[in-house]
Amino acid sequence: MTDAVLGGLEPSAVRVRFPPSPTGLLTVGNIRSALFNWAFARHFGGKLVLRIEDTDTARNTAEGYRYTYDALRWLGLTWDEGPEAGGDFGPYLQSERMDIYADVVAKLMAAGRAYHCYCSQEELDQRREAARTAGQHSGYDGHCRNLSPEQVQAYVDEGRRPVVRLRMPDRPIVFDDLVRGEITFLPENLGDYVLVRANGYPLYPLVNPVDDALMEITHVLRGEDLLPSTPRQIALYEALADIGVGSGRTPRFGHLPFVMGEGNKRLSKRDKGSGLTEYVDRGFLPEGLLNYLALLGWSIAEDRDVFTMAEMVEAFDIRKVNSNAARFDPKKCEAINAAHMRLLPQEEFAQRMIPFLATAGVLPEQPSEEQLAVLRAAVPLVQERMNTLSESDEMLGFLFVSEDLFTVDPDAAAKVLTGDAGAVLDASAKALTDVEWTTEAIEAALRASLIDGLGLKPKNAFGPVRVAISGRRISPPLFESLELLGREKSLHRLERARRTT
RNA sequence: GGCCCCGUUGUGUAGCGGCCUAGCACGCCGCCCUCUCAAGGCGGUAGCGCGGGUUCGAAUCCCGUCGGGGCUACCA
Repeated sequence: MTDAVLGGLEPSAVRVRFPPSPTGLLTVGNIRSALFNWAFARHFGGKLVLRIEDTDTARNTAEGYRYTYDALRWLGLTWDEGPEAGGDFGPYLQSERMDIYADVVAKLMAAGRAYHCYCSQEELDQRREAARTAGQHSGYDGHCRNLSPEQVQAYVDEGRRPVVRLRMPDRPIVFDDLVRGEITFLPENLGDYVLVRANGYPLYPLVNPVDDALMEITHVLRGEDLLPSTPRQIALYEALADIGVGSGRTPRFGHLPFVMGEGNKRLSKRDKGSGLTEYVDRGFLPEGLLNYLALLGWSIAEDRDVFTMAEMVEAFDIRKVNSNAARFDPKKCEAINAAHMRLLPQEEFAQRMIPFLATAGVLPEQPSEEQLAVLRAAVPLVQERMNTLSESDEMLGFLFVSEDLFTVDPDAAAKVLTGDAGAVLDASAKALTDVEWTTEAIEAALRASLIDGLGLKPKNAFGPVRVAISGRRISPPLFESLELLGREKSLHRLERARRTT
């Protein structure tokens, strides 16, 4: 059954790649591609190659390289070969492979698989426009395919600098897409395309397949925007095999559907909610984000959508990937993340909250044992009421802030600490002064005093106390919170709140 | 314009000729639980773009149509 995917290949011989440009930004769409490649490689026990496509210096940034590696590591999408990992097929930065491309082009030219084209941009535009109006395809028309030496000389004498084009075969190109099935392109729609610019600079349509061939990539899983260029790449592969570059084996392709944003457009780097950094900052768990992204086009079972990456690796099947574009749903993404939050072991949950509490300024990066003890005790109170780690501060900040920095949310105070709240706070303080400091005793004392004593409804009784000690109307369970806060701080805050009513 | 891809509730998906009076999840609405908020439990809402075929039988196969998207660079 796996033969439909492997085609006779040993599972462990699978080699896939993730080829980002070092723009310093990874979008959720990029990440989903990386995830599927990673899962595919891990499923078969093959290799994931990280290759940096930095031939366009305009879109690269110095920090882009570092950012890309850090981002993938944060996600846990480890690569077996590439920058910082090494490997036998390097270098893994295209900017360091220029001589390789030049060599390949020379061989392609020598073998007649590529040729010089002297057409000017204006001539090209003009003929393309004419073809378009005539209802024809608008690719290159083959004008320079068979220039005589005299014509070439004439162009050279004019001072023209040629580009290099690949000679496309005159037959249909058919391939079996791993997610879409058989796709056919007719030769009349496939013009010879440019491999090298007139200034000698190699282009993406050349370097990408050349590197895939040289790095012996067996499966290419990428966005569907590359689907139309696939037949040209296949033609290049065949030419490369012809001149002895690479393994001679054309990889199998799988074109992944887009991740869409609002409206009917692809989620782009400019859209909010598209960049990985936002998710890191908002306290998403890598496993939660990845789980959600996997759901965009793939499902592990018909009645389940929360799973671990280990489970995904085990079950991942590229043939089960949906071919239609999926819209990114921030709400569900958060819900899936929340599910993973609840799945975390308590100690780990505590550890993961620390950086966020530190950023909020309520805990040092290296909390004391005492602080850690409170944090650990608080985990069971908040773990299932948080969706992201960035909620750590609003949830638990009140337990750690120093008394001089503690503040009560003005809005909460205005709504709850009014009218007879003063009496409630007084009664609470009195009830808590000598009580045994345990959750049970605290609850019993407050109930006796406020519910039985003052005859209040629970909501009205505990509301003021909650706001007074946590500073918010929404908090972890009150009695447990009081216990963790301690008698001294609790009484202090009750008194402080009392003064404001 | 040409070529290519895609089309199941609001969103993501399951479904690959009868098990579908279409399942699950998120969302939304209601109820229960309840010290707030969540979590959890229960229930509800809403869908096969359209039209032809093929077949005893179609969400599933075919054709057409409409709609959406992508590509069409000396960017990647």
